[in-house]
Amino acid sequence: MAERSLTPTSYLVLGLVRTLQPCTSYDMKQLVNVSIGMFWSFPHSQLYAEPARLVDDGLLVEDQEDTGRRRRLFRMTEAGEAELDTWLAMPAQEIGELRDEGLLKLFFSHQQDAAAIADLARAQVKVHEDRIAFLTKLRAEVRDQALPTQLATLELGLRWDRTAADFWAEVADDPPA
Amino acid sequence: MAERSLTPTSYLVLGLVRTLQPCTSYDMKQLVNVSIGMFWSFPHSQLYAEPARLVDDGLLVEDQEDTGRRRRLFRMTEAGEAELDTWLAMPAQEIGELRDEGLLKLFFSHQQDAAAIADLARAQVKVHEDRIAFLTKLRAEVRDQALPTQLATLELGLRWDRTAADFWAEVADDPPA
DNA sequence: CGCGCAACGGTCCGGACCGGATGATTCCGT
DNA sequence: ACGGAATCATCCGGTCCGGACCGTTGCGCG
Repeated sequence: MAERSLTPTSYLVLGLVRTLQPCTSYDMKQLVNVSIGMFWSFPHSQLYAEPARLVDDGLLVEDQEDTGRRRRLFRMTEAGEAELDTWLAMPAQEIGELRDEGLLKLFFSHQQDAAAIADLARAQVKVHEDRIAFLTKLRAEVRDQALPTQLATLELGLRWDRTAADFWAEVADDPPA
Repeated sequence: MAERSLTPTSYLVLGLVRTLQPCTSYDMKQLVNVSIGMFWSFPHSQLYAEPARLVDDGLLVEDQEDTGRRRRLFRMTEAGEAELDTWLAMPAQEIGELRDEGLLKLFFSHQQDAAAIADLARAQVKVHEDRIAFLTKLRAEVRDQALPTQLATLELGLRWDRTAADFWAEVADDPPA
């Protein structure tokens, strides 16, 4: 119980296990891929490494099957439940990030001519509108299985794409400098 | 010239050097901290490690002063200019990410009661409104030194915070089940 | 003048992270 | 009963991370 400080990945895993338990890392990966992973990518290797650390911390327990596939099934401990609830009740401390390659390109697009900037902007409009279409379809598909708070995260994602698409459309119409 | 594939960090450094050259890693850090780093955090160690790799790749050159502080000054090569321009002209390939701790909390907030969700939402409103205030002030300060495309990235950041603040305000008023 | 402190410029390092490659087991359709 | 897809997992070299630490230079102030 080395008192390491937990990362967002730690809480992701705790949250996933509480939702899915008992579950394997593979199960977590599946859920992530069609939900929160749309907006914040967590590499699969972390979904194997992090639970092991959480077991060390006493926040999860692992049952390894001793026959056949020897799957590793994780469940919460009471300490894990408490840790997760504490985190949920605490205001977010890190400031959010907007990791968008288009944003980076725009930042360095002075010296490009207006036509090049407009091209970039039009490409970004397409990226975001494609995503809006995809997410809208996804939402329709999961509407009745997903929990309301999960749908809410999807909604925020959609609004981001809408905001970005609108912004880039303006840039395409009237490129800066 | 091992033909490694360049990452967003690589292009960040190329872009920074083109803007600031000749410049040190420290100079890059300063600019990042008050601009793109507001939305996409790049750890300082990368601003020291990555230029060295780019020198290996032939995309930058380094002049190390041989007196006094022995600063390491970087400049573009023609290959570096070409690489940067090629990237700028190419549509973004990775999908953007929205790394927001509040989003993660919301995703796992089923089982919490409505009051707890409303608390989270109110805290998030404050986070985003504080940032709006900060960025607005920053924009006013840099308005005449910054390049138009750089101001445009700031504008997109502001719109994201506006969108998020509005979203969380709605959640606070009407928490999802 | 010269003292001290802030800003400058950088290095180091252990651990975490990343993601592609790989491999083994089980399930399912035909 | 066989082959392919899905399930479940490990490995590994390279990269990333960020805090700790250190010497240098410039500048304000007594």
